[in-house]
Amino acid sequence: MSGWEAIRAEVLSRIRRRDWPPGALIPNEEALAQEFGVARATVNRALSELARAGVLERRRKAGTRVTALPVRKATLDIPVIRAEVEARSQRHAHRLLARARQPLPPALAARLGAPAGADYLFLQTLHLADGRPHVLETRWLNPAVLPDPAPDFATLSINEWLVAHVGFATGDIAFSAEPASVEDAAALGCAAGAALFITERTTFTDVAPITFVRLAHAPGYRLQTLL
Amino acid sequence: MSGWEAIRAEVLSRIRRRDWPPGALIPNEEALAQEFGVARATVNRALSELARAGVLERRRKAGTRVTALPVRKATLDIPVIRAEVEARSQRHAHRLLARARQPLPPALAARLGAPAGADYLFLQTLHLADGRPHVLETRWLNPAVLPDPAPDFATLSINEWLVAHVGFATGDIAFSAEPASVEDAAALGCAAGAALFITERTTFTDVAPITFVRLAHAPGYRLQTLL
DNA sequence: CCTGGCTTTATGTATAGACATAATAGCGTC
DNA sequence: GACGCTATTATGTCTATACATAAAGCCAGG
Repeated sequence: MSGWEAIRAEVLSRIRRRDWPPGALIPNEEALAQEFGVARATVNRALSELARAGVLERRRKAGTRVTALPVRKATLDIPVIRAEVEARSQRHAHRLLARARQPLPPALAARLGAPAGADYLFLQTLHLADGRPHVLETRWLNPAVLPDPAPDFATLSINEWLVAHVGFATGDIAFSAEPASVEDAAALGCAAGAALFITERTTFTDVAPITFVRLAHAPGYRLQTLL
Repeated sequence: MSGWEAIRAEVLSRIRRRDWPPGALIPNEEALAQEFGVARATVNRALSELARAGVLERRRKAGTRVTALPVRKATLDIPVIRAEVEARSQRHAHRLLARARQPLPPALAARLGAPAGADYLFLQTLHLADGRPHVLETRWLNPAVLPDPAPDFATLSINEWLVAHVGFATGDIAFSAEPASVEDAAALGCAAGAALFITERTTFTDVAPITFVRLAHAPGYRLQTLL
């Protein structure tokens, strides 16, 4: 038995078998390396993976222990909407519903770390899957990141433009449930007050805020992942 | 400049600077190792991390390229409810609303890979934060994993018992928005039809299905994470 | 032109050895 | 006993080297 995946599996199974119960200290890397007949680096790789998954907690000098109250970590894939729709072999299209220069609402300015009342580009886009409303995207975009003249978002999806031109940035994302506003309902073709799955995302680079997006998903949307 | 984090940062900044635009093939590990004056393993570590984050795509022989349509990967922490409540320094309590042996509904049997109509333990628990309804937990539990006699879940939270005694298992998790049923509304103290954030989780070990849980979160709940 | 097999190549993983770093545990002092 | 310093120790990372593996591309034979 060798290879870091085999070792990870063996350690996991010992934990499941309660050879090493929650909270217990497990043998150090050197000991395990010797037991399994591999190099310490191989054991390190296996244990590091398990720590990343939240199964183990590791601290220098203190050693490695089985997590007592595990915070399960799930990895979500957040695809570009078009890719998501096309992955289900549906046709994707989008319609630009609104586009305006507008002062950023104070609540959003705070979240983005932008000056209050800054002049932002407001965009509202309806994404369609096979012609049916799929997601209503409401976005405030920092005009400073746009080239002059600004791209025509009627043809090119904003998000894809950002992905291609602004590149990778940090931010945060939040999920919640909200009743559909009258505006949401009209765009998505559902009843006002219907339960909608909402994704809110803020993104910024180290130098400037970029964008805030609220995605209102049509009823029935599920976000799913393996544990 | 050395250390895999420094190299990861440098590569990322070249991507952001569009030295290496989306879709481009980047130099191979050997070349980068030489350029940065480090061992290939160090470059490998840096590039592997970026691949895991979805920034790069790597294939043997084909090389490493910048992801064209990046699927952002967000890692969610899924805490035990009690820990989540106490982390906000609120008091956690729970009340067992229902407990019964009941045949597993066919839809759930299929999802858990259990025989149709199997006899499962049905449990409904209301979690309170500072005395106010927080989450309504509806669970079907495979009685085979329970010891005899079964623990008294009125005092001990089911989930914590499972975490401590069944240990790590695989499964999947899904998030959605649903209107509150009459039952949900009564337990959570909200209006029927209100938009609720729903978490559904199935867990099983390699040998047996364990449990299906539906968590109906009180209105206002947000699930948040850094990107 | 297609197909099967071989070669080449970039990444993936393993190894032994070394040094870095964080943090505990123990010791000595007050 | 309380405090602060130091020695010890487990993990974290790096290096150099080697072999494994997937897969793209080439070439030959049909």
